[in-house]
Amino acid sequence: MAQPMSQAPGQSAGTTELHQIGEVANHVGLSLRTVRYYEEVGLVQPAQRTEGGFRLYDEEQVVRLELIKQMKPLGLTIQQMRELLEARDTLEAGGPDSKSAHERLGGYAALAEERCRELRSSLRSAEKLARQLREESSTED
Amino acid sequence: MAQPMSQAPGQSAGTTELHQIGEVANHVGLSLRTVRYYEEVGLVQPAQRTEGGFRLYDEEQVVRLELIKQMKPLGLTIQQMRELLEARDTLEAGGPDSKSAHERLGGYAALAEERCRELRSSLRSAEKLARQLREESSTED
DNA sequence: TCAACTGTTACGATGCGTAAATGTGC
DNA sequence: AGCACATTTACGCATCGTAACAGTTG
Repeated sequence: MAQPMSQAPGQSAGTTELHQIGEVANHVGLSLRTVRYYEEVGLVQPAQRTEGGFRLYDEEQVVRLELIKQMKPLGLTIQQMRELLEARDTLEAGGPDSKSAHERLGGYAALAEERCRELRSSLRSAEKLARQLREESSTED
Repeated sequence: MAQPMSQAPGQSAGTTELHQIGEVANHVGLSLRTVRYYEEVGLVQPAQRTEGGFRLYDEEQVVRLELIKQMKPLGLTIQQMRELLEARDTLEAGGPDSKSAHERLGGYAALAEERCRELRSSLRSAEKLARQLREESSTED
């Protein structure tokens, strides 16, 4: 999971390795449809395309997709994910907008923590229901 | 949460108390739209209606709605929720179909436990991301 | 009669699944 | 020439949100 993607044959080390969508989707654990959808809504653009139109991704995009996948349990909307990614990009770039990007990231951190609380609450509720069902399904009345 | 709904004035104890949709939705923590939707798809039918068409629910329906709300974090489809509720009803009725109802409930118990595991996994992932965001948002690079 | 509540109908958004028909890479 | 992989387009589904407009209750 933390290991780099297998290198395509015929690529020398040091160059940026490019991967097709299937390879990437499989690696990250998303469907092709989902990866394309994320592109459609502006979350992840492939690094390039082949002459014939095949999407080609490099490591940066893969990391981005992994991040997005991590965000999913938080229940963020695409809009929010896009903003979050943009804020990170801005920080990465280190330009004059770094400050506001910091603030926005902080906001999302708070949101994430809030969602975590909700998730914990949901989990407790689900566990309770699971116990209840198990009991009902094995009890004679 | 475990306490009964406030009793409408003018109702003597012992009779089945009836409540309008707003009261019920508010009590259970669902939107009016959602309660109506659940009716539309056959999950919960109001006990009766007023002359003018207002939905009236009794305690049984309220319990049903609470159960449904508990199921939500499990990510069950409406179909599955319906089946689960039917199985419970069948058990409650205590007819000759009790056995298969038991089995189906057992299946849903297993499903619920599986979902709990997934939820826990999601939670861990979310917590990891939250920590990461918090760190990035407060760190100077 | 008025405020607060409720009714139905219908269109919209989200996040993909899934299929169809076709093209690309090797 | 073949086989796995990819492309676009498009319709469908689930789960409600959100009007819009009208009727009901007390």
